[in-house]
This record gives sequence, structure tokens and C-alpha cells, in this order.
Amino acid sequence: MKSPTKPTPHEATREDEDVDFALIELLFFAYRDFTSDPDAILARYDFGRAHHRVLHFVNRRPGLTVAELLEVLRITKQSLARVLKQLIDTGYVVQVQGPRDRRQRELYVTKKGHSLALALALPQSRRINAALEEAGIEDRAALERFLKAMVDPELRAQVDRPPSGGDRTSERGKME
Amino acid sequence: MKSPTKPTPHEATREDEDVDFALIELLFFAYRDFTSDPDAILARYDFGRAHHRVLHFVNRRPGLTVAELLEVLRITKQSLARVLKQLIDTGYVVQVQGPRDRRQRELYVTKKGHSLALALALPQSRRINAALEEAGIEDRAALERFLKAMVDPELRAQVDRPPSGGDRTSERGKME
DNA sequence: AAAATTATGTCAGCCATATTGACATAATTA
DNA sequence: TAATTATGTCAATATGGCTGACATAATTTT
Repeated sequence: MKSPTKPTPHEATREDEDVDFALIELLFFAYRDFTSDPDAILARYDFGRAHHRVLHFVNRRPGLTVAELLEVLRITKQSLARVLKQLIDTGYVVQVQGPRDRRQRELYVTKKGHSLALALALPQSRRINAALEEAGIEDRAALERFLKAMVDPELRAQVDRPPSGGDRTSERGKME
Repeated sequence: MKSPTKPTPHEATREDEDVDFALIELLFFAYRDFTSDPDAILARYDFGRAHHRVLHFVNRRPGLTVAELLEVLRITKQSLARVLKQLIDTGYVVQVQGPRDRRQRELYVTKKGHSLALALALPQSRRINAALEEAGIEDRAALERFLKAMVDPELRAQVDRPPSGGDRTSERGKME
């Protein structure tokens, strides 16, 4: 009857039950709105999400090198270049020659950059807090464990890297 | 001493404590890897993430109209156009003239589209399940509540819309 | 010391995905 | 009949990715 080449609508099948569409969609919607918060702010600075991500990680990991930033963002050098240059040219980020290895450029936010990073993070933080309360989350640690477990195992080191001590000179570098 | 115009590195301040950087970053990393799963598959079809999102929602909300799809994806008609056209031309999605309003085009996946949607969702679902187990999540409902609470309140209706009953003809439409 | 490697920067070009604004058509509603 | 609505399409533009090639300086290896 129905030629197999003529496309026709199709119903869900039994296998659909095996797939966790609920959480897949919830993650999509949650992240969609989570990232929408800073957009309005960024537009006022003629910045985009790419600038946001760079600024965020430089703020959180002061002294980060270019190579490390590329690994965290999972983008290429060329993709980073323009965005980073703009942030430097407009005084949000500075580069410092690496003390151990002078080829490296350690990245730091300026006061201006720190302020903007904070301003961008604030609405996101508020959204998170509101959601935690609204959902009546008691076990916040469980939520953190879940999100961390969503990360590729070999990349989880990136998650644990936030500026704990303050002195990062001993953390990185293959001084053998 | 230090001219205020010359950018210099800057330290974290007290306000940083008020911001939930931990969860902000966890969301970033979790979502980064969550979306990376389907990419390898999509590349084999010469599709991108835009195709994935369209296919996902058409699969999950059969009979969705173009306007509804635009609202869910939060993109413009023109952004959708090319991607949707490609999916239709290659037989993954079909349009059916709306029965109530013949201006509308109801969107449906074909069998081919359904298969691909499922194939794309599978690794994501597996990642979620692995993370739930690994994190020892007992209260899955709490996680769902949290994610849903992250969504803008006025947009939460979109979250609840998945095809529950199977018969969707009575769910939507403004028949009073 | 010379050679190889590494970290960074830059150039040129390409692609995917998003945007806005304008306009056309058909169908519905007023 | 007139206005509105749902969709489609055209043109132009922006952003943020990509690859490949090449240059420079600094470090490491030989």
C-alpha cells in the first residue's frame, strides 16, 4: 500500500520506553534558560557567550594559561583568539608572561573583568538558589555528584580545579 | 602608584562568596559533555545540533506546529527554515496540513526520523543513567523538580507537554 | 651548540547557526 | 470585504566555531 520511499508520519515504539526523555528535555530547558540570564547583560557590552565563558574561567582560575583555557572550553586556538583579544584590548583580561616558562601567558581578570564576571554570574546564581529552594532540595551534595558524574571521566579533573588555595604556582607545570 | 587606566591583575573579593560558582560550573561541564554525545552521530548524517533539536521535539511532540516549535527552541523562523527544510527533504520529518487550521503545518517524524531521534537520545540517556547510579541518586524526583525550577516560570508549560497519553489530538488546539 | 619541540599568535578562508527586516501567499477571523 | 494569522522565502549580516599554514620565542632534547 504505502510505498516505503514516501515519507509518512510514524508513531512512537516500544524502545522509546528505554530512553530517559524526561531528563534529557529537562536538561535542555534548564540549560536554555540558565544561559539566557547573562545574555542581556552581555549585549550591553557588545560581548557574546564566548566572551562570557572566557571571562568566567579566567576569573575562576587566575593564572590559567592559554592552552589550559582551550582545554576547558574545548575549542580551538583560532576560535579563542578573537574573543580573548577583545577582552584584552578592552581591559577585562590581562596576560602575564609565565614565570616558570616564559612562552606561556598567564591570564588574569582585571578589576573591571572581575566585576563583569561577577555581574554575569549573579543572575545565574540567583536562579540556582531559587530553584534549590523551590524544589526543596535538601541534599545539595547529591545534585553536585550527579552533575559531576555527567562529565566525561577523563575530563573531571577540570571540574575540581577551582581556585582553592590561592597559590597556584605549585599545582601546575611539569617541572619534573 | 598604579594608574587606574593600566589594567592589572585582580584578586577575588568578598562578594565572590555570595555566588554559587560551583553549581554554575558543574552545569556548564555537565551540559558540555551531555551535548557532545550525539555530535559524532550527527556528523555522519551531515547534520548539526540544530537538526538534533528539531528532530527531538518533533519526535516527542508529534503534530507540533511550526510556531510551537519556534517557541520551544527560542529561535526565529529563518533560523529554523533551512534546518527544517533539510530534515524534510531528506525524509526525516513530514509536514501535514493542520486539520483544524489549514494554514498550520503539523510536523511528524517519519520512521527514519524516529530511528535517528532514538539513536541520538540513547547515548544521552545512558550517560544520565550512569550518572544517576554513580552519584547514588535516590531521590530522582528532587532532581527533576530542581531542573524544572530552573526554567522560566512562564515557559514551564513547554516542559510538561510531552506525549503522555499517546492520543494528542485532544491535548492541544484552542477548541475553546 | 644544534635540533626538535612547545606555547603562543596570526593570517586566510570556510561553515553552521543565529539575527533582522521585508515581502508573498493562503486561510481564518472580524 | 478587510484585517489578521501561519507559514514560507529572500537578502543581508553577525557570531562563533573550524582547518591549515606559518612565524616567533623559549624550552627541551640530542
